[in-house]
Amino acid sequence: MSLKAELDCAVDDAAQRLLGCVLEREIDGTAVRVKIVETEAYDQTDAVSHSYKGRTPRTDVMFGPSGHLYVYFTYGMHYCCNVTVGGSGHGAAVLIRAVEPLGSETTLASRRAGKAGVELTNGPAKLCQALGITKAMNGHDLATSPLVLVMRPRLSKKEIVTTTRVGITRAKDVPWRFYIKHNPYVSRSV
DNA sequence: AGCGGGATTTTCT
DNA sequence: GAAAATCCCGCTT
Repeated sequence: MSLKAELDCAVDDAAQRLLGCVLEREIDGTAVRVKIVETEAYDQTDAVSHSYKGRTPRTDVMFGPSGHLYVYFTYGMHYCCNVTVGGSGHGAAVLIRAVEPLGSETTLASRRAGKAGVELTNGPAKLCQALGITKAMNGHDLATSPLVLVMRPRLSKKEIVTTTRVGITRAKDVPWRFYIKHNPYVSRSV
């Protein structure tokens, strides 16, 4: 099954499917692999989503095909990355909030001055910095190099914690944040 | 361990 | 002109 087809579903379902999946990043000739451990869903019907107000130059990628990278810039200094889901014409994406390095920690640390261990990738802007993801990669097809998303068998409900999203002011009570239970790289456990 | 503020620019009103 | 899907540092307990 293609990456695109697997993510062509409801945004909260896609967010849970992405847990445990692997991102393969090629940086300066080195292959770096990380596992997704925390996600949040954002849909066009959702008051806090960037796509809520319709298709604009900024949110164009969210309305495109599933399985692409949506990168946004915020707080004047940080990038955060999302995987588009829900299919063409539907403005939805899943924010990658935390990942777990699968080796290659020295390569990740080289972009995270003074940081080590879980501090390398336990937050949405941190992992973008560690993986070298910037606005230049907005719209990138995640089936292709230098950043590839590899799907994995979906986790059982027992392995997933469901809770509310972080850092938002509206729709605070929507339970669209998901993370792998007991994983040390999760940005903030309940 | 927890709280508070500053950084800094894109985006939409 | 204000808010923003955040992070880091310094100060207090």
